[in-house]
Amino acid sequence: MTSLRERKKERTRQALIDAAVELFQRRGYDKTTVADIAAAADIATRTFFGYFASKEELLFPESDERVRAAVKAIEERKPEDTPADLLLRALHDVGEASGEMVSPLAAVRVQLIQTVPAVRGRALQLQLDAQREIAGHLVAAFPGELDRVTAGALVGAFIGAVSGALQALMDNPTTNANANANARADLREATAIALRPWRR
Amino acid sequence: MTSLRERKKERTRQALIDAAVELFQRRGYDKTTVADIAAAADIATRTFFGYFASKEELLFPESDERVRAAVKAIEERKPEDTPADLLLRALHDVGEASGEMVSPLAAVRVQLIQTVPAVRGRALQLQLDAQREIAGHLVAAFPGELDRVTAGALVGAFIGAVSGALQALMDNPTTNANANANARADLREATAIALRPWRR
DNA sequence: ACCGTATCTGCATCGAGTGCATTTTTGCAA
DNA sequence: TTGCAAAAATGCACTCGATGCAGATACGGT
Repeated sequence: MTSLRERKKERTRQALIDAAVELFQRRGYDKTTVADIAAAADIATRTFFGYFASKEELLFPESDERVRAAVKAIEERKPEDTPADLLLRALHDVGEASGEMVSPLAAVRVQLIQTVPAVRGRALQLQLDAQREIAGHLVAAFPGELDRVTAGALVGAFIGAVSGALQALMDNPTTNANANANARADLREATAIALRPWRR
Repeated sequence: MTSLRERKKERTRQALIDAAVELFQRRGYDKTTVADIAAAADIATRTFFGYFASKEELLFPESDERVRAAVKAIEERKPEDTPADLLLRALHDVGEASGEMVSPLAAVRVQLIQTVPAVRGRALQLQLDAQREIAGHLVAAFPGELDRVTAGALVGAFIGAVSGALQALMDNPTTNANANANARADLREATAIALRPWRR
């Protein structure tokens, strides 16, 4: 049962995100002040920080959603699965769960991660947190077989390879004729590279 | 011949770093303002930003030194080397070259990376830049054999593995009570564990 | 000693973020 | 409906990081 309070709060929250995305696109991130966003959502400036701890955090609302998908894949381990199997399945599930990232928020986020240092810093921070959490669950899924440091290395290699490949993809001025298909192939290649030494 | 101007500038630069490190240790990063640092170095607050673009940047003065070691290892490629060979050697050299990790600056930096989000963000950013640069040189060292995306994945996997292992090591202060004393030993151990699957 | 230039400095200003006290809104019971 | 406590919103003052600008100062070469 969602109370009126919760509904209203969620509505303002979404209004803030929508207003911010629109302003970021039109005037750029740096030229948009928190006061602008709040005004566009018809909210006092001070109240903004009751919804988001900082200007960057507005861009990462459902930060733990993808982590959940990965954790779920790990916890559904079958006895014959290797850690690498779980990571591959987790990545696949994450790709499904994030619905191809078609929201306008996701679009502007991708662009800002590449251009605004503060936003990129926040994104990297979240990625690091996700790595730690996934590594912890991986250790729990393989008791006695996988120690923390090795799990950290494995997850780091995996996520590092994927994001390294993605970064190289984005650096290239690619014509997006069939870029999506190529990207998928590249990602598969990247995971293969990262996991090859770990397969036994 | 270094002019008096350059010498003076270098002296104040070092004075700023020293003063900052001392203040960070005694009062903490957040409780130390830029004005405090400038005052301790007998410099106007405004002048601080002529030396460092931001408060965090003071902590990373020689940011590209370790990258140079890696690049050097890559450029000394022998014909029979594979990309993985070069990265293994590069990371090994980096581990050796970080012998100056004993400076007070490095000590306080390690601590602040773990505790202050802004500092960690900056460190991650520098690591990402290093990855991109190394990947670029790797592509140049294997013309026609290695594309950008694959190189990005490979470098990401290596560096991700090492830093993931290092992070896992640092997260656990309980185990190996003596290991926490020396950051360099941690780096060595993390590298060994992270890269073991790649060795043949 | 002189002058052009690099550097330093004070000052005004902006924007992010916080603490606090006050007001408004909501949930719930009488 | 009214009364009341909790939650949320708001205004205000303030700190701090960072930038732009103009004037003062120090340096290097002549």
